[in-house]
Amino acid sequence: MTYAPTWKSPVTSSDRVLFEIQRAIVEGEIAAGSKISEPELARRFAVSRAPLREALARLERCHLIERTPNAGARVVTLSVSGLLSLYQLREELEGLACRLAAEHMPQAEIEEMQALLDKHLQSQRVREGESYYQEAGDLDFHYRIILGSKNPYLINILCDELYFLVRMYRVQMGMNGPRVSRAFDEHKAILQAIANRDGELADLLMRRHIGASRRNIEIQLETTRNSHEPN
Amino acid sequence: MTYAPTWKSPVTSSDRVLFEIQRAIVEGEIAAGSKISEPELARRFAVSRAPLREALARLERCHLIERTPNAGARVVTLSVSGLLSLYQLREELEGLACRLAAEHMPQAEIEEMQALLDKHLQSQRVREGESYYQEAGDLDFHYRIILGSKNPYLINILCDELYFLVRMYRVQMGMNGPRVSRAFDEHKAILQAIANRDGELADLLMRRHIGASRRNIEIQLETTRNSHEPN
DNA sequence: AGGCGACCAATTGTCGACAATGTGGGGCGG
DNA sequence: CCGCCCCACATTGTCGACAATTGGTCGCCT
Repeated sequence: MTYAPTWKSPVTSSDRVLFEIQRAIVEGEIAAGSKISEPELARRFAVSRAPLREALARLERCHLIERTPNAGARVVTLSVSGLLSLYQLREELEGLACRLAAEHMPQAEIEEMQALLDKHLQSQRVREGESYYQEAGDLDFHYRIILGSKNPYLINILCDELYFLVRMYRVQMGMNGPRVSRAFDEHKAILQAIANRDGELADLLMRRHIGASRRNIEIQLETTRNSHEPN
Repeated sequence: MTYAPTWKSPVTSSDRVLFEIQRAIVEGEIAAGSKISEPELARRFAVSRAPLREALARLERCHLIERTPNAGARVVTLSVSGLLSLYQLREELEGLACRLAAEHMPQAEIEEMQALLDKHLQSQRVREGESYYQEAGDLDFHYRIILGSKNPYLINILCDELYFLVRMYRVQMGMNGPRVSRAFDEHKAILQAIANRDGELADLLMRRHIGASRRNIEIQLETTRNSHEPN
């Protein structure tokens, strides 16, 4: 069985369009909840509707759009209940990923991640509060642990199907200050547990880590929703 | 957010083709590991390649085929490691589903399921050893609990993406005798725990249930693989 | 005036043909 | 004789046009 290695290089024009739209939706360039027009997007990306529809099918797969037959597609709308459901799953799945990573992750990869964390910590210290790079670093951290689980289905679900939705919540809600520094410590602790091959502990810490992240976004989402002009 | 209710009625010809191929693959009519020929299948189901390709995209989504760009698609091959990865996930996800169902499932649905279980038990007593209906009944049981979780992402993953792969393993490996009667008792116990709103217990019981099922298939798979003619 | 039904424009689903890419076989050279 | 390269074939990816379905709008009837 192949690892479904989450290929990133666009080999076909459908891939290229997919990546462009993914980015556009995640960053809010295409507004959440808005209707998707196939002819318009086809013109915008200078492709026929055939590869575009292939891309839309894959966008549906990662829950960025919702299609109803004969009626078209809409970009998902972010909601508190959706966030809750998503993070419930993440707690469970990434917890499992930690347990498996503690079992299967090669020593070399673990050490590489430790070096990576140190690098993130340094670049974080340099420009305080710059949240975007933290964002990328955080997701990279989770990404690697998931890959370390060596479970192809788990990898596929988390890295291909839920990854972009998580990014969408985080980018559009915006990561704010005090949580960022804590996150580093939590990452460090999780990785240490994995290095010690203590899957149970890594699992527990990861669940708490994700739970804390959820509460953070939840607050953000409720406040921006109450003040009816987000941002 | 919509519940992604796993619509079953083929509204478009792409749907129809999808269901046909799903059934054919699950039941082994299209051999595991064999190459998929788009022109051939298009002729066989009397449709153009456009809806066929849409169907193939969705088949990839439920892990029944694996596509590589510019090279075509192959039906998945069943393997012990694949089974293990799949059931690792199921234990975790359906465990979660039990906890959530214990919390969210309406009393009416629980009672309906209890009645359903009794009915299965009766029809099971009538024709002993008839495993096919048990198959359907078992999957229906799991199906309903998952729906009871009310978590749309969880529902989507288990009912839309992993469901058919699980069926494929079970159908092609064949469910055998002694396990069947135990499964009923386990179902009964799980449902009772949910009725008592004891999510923790339901979680634990479901994990054991799935674990037992996995070992059962695992043995089956290894024996049929060693005797090089898998009947 | 309000609700209901039929038209109409726009969008999605489907088709057949063309272009690009991968694959296997035959020929050539070592 | 074996291995490599090139070419022709088959398959996949893409395109533009046609058919089917939806949602909205206008007119009509009660």
